[in-house]
Amino acid sequence: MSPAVDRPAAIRRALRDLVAGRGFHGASMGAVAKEAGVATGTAYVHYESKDELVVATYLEIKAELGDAVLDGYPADAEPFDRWHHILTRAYRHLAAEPERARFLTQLEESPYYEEAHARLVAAGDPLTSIGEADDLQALIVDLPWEVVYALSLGVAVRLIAAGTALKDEQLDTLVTATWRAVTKP
Amino acid sequence: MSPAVDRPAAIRRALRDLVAGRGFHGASMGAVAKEAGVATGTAYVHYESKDELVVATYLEIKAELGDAVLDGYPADAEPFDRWHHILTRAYRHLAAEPERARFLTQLEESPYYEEAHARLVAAGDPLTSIGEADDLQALIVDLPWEVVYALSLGVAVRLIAAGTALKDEQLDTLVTATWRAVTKP
DNA sequence: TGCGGGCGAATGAACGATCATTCATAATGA
DNA sequence: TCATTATGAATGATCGTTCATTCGCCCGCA
Repeated sequence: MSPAVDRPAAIRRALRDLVAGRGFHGASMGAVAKEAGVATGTAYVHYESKDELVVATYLEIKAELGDAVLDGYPADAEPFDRWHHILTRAYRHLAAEPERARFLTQLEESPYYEEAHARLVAAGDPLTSIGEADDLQALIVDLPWEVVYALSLGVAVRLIAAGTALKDEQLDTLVTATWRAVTKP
Repeated sequence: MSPAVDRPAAIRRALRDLVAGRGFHGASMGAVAKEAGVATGTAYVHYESKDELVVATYLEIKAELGDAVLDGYPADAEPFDRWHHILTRAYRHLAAEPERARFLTQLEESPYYEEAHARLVAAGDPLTSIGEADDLQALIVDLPWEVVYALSLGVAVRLIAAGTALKDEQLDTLVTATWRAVTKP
């Protein structure tokens, strides 16, 4: 039977929300435990260290994002339609709960990032492989993959983290803008 | 006459380099003083607090960036040529000393950012006003200014901070990609 | 049904390290 | 000489982490 409350999940969520709201500065293990409604030591029952907790929270957020994007993914559609699907789904998923985007941008600039990202790659990130389709790559400008990411999904994550709200129409404008940016003229 | 060594400048540079290399976590006032070759207390002779030092360092970096972009700015040229000038100059200036870009990305996600940015706006940022020319605005997509920034200069800063090196040809590809992104089809 | 033994989960005070900041004192240079 | 600048040990707060102790629950046995 599952327990009445999932404490590890409560602790991950507390970390996410505290980091999203006040950065890693404001997310001491004491504060995280308090936010989760448990004692300080309880976090260490479930996670070996703060590093482990941070990595687990990151992997959960990335997995949820991957699921949201893969759900209903039109694998056989035209490249632009697939691009549109990925960016729109990712944006809506993150915008629905901006704490996720804010946690990601905070983590990216923190000392935890290197290990966390290495573990994601080791576990296999679905979002990475989705962009590697040949017919899509053939249309993309001749720039390193990081640049293409920065011009598209990276922008979306950052805008949500910064609190910029876009209407459906503006989101569409943004998606087509990124498509113009990353495809050959 | 100016003293043999400009200690405030050495302290700002030490903060910049330490933050760029290890984030604010690794930039304690003790470590900053040591890096600058002075005693801990000396930093407090020139800056009232760590906050003040951070703000001063930010304003200096932004001022240098503004100077680099404004130098030789072709105010009467076509919008695309002006856009090209801004992005190319900004990229080259930051890439020549990536610590500047890394300091900026670190600061943006830190608790210091709000105050630092408010002070920049209060002082008047030249880079902001340069983008407000009417003939340029008329060509730009109907999206908030933050989105346009995120799609262009924001991407450049982030790529440099992440250590992505671009050849001249690739930089040109990036600049035209951002132009396609931000202008109406 | 009632009981007690066992065990993982939960607790929070305590620890050593490190942080930003202060200040009594010394050095500098005009 | 005297005002300014530099020093670095000391201070109190806060951090991540530990650990002796308690709690809550399920099991076999009577």
